[in-house]
Amino acid sequence: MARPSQFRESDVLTRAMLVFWQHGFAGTSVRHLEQATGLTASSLYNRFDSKEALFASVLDHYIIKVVQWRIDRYLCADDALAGLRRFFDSTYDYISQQRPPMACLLANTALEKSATDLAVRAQLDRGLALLEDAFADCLQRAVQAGQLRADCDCSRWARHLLLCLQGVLVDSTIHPDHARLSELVDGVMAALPLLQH
Amino acid sequence: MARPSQFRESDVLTRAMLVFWQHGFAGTSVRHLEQATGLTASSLYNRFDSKEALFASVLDHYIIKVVQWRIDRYLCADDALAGLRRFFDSTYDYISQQRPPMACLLANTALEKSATDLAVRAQLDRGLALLEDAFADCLQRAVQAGQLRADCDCSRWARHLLLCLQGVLVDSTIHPDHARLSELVDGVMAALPLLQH
DNA sequence: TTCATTTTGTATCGATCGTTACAAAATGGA
DNA sequence: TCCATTTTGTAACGATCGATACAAAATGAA
Repeated sequence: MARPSQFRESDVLTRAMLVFWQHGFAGTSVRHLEQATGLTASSLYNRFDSKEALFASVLDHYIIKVVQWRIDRYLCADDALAGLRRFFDSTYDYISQQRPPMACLLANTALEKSATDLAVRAQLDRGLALLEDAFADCLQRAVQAGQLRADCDCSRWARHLLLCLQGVLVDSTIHPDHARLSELVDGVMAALPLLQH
Repeated sequence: MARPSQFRESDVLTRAMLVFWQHGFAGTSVRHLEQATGLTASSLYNRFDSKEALFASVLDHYIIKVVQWRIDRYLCADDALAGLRRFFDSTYDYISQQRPPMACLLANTALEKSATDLAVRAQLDRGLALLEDAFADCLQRAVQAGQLRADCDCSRWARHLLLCLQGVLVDSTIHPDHARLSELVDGVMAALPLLQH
């Protein structure tokens, strides 16, 4: 057998993820990744083939560790609409608790790289499809719970919510202001086909 | 007197704008700017002080030549709601007619640089405030024309529209699909407090 | 203990990064 | 025509880019 690695791949991906998340792909250097992960360039290139390949692994890691985690945490709550509301509200905590604030690796990557890199675009599409499906399921449960009108087109509203989420991420970067975000989310929630009691 | 410039600053800013728009700030090199503008690095650094300063000038140029132009073109139409609809629809033409597609320099810059660069964030805020005010004016005219309910809070809906626009820009980069965008814009317009006839 | 195999640390590769020094070229005023 | 001033082209600066060559270190199998 051979010499074993002195790191866990998941830890390295998490640390690299934070760097790419904050500085973007072009703004992140291999030196910076060495410092953040504690590995040498040799080890990084031995495990991952290139900066591009590492970034692809980081995108997958983000989808699992951040996107899916937030879906499970908020969009599967018993009270579907309350969970949805908390999901949107929590984006502000997520953004503002970082120094400097970081919106979303998927949205950042979409605007930096997806236009020219089809493989990256496919990864982003997969991550956003997870969110869109989770929104649709959440809305469907809200319909069944009598929170939304029975004729609510959950698939279309799910795409609308995904649109609003991406908008929130951009807006929160320019206006890192909780009151503004909260008012915006009020508007997003109020636009849903609510069932009045 | 001195030797005159052999270029018009506005032309240089337009050409540099397209490069930054497509590749981002970190992804754009001075060599690339030389090629796109036809100027040497000497002339670029003689007129602008640095890559950062050139980028700041480019942002101002974008706000005037793209943002304000699109406001004048669409959001000042006689039929306010129809103009608003065409404004959103036109984002797809704007994105898809470029090879590769380019969303919006303001949104791109927001996610790439605004978190760490306060001067840039202030510029973006100014550009987006132009849009927000134009949305509010447009909605106000729609109210006066009897297209929207009289109790419509135009300022809040203007912020909501800005949110949706930023979402459209991110989404269109990942899904450059006219039908999808059109359906999303349907949802955005339908959410407005329309006055039924 | 020897060996095949993989990881690690060091040191550096050629290319490109943003930026600048310097002199020739181009102007209107004296 | 000569001068002061600014722009331009050439050439290159030190720093950093992504990536790699190479040998020492570390493992389990034989």
